[in-house]
Amino acid sequence: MNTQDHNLNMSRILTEYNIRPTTIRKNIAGLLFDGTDRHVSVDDVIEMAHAANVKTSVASVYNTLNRFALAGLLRRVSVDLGRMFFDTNLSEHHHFYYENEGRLEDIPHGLIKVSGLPKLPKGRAVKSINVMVWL
Amino acid sequence: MNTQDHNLNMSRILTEYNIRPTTIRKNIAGLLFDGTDRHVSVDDVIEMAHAANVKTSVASVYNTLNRFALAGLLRRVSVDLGRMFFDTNLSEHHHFYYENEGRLEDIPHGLIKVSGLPKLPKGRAVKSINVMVWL
DNA sequence: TATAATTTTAGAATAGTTCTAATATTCATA
DNA sequence: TATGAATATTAGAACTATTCTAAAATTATA
Ligand SMILES: [Mn+2]
Ligand SMILES: [Mn+2]
Ligand SMILES: [Zn+2]
Ligand SMILES: [Zn+2]
Repeated sequence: MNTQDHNLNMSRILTEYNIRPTTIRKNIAGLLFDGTDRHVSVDDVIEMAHAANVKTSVASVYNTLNRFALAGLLRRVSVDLGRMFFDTNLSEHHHFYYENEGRLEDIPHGLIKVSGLPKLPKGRAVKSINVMVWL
Repeated sequence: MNTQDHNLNMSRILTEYNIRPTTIRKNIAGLLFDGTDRHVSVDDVIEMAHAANVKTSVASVYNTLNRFALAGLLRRVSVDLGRMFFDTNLSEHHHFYYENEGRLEDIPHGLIKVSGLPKLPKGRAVKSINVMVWL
């Protein structure tokens, strides 16, 4: 897929998720959504943008990633104190956390099963279940 | 159990865990280890200390809780960005997280079962498995 | 094109946590 | 019990990830 097609593709995705396809949004989306599963921090994205000659600001990266997450285009994954990860893998899955490296890795969907969930307090519903395996 | 016995008890526990039983450590331990399962933030402990007329400092609460956690007398639980919880329940268990209230609740030991863990990369061992159920 | 709505941005502000280094406490030994 | 070395406590500074502010730029609409 050439650059122009890729750009159009990003536009389509953003529009689909009700996000205005502005220049920096398309650029950041272009860095993240290439079909691979990523777990990026804000700093990662800033570095990726720099490496790709995408001119933007720290505030815009925060704004963009938070907006993507709110729209359901990224998933927030918080492990330890300090920094948030944004996950491009939207399927239901869990994570290995390599503590020394500060790195997340997907555990493929369907492998891990959680059973034995107790009855919930009345009026409560499960929003999500997150399993983190520390290595 | 009277105050003096409780104090002696805290001394014993701290000594058992190779932590010098100093005054503020015994005081903070006394606030936390009363047999109930707690999930406290640093701010919680500062408030508890204040309410109990235990004079200390922010730095000391951080030092003390971190020391306790390192010694295995508390368990660190990080949920969302922002603040760390310290868990007095040392048994293997998982958590409900009440997102709106910012509150943790134990899921009793043995209820939840995690199965289907994939083979680990060579030379890696599981340090811990944490299940967080968001409500 | 003109106008309104939204986004981008630099830098300030915020907040949880750690660091610094001076003072105080604890503990082993005399 | 007194002495001194090791360790702990503390106020405030520093650090860092994130959010906020508000002015300038971009984008959508008429
Ligand atoms: Mn990274
Ligand atoms: Mn609380
Ligand atoms: Zn993932
Ligand atoms: Zn717990």
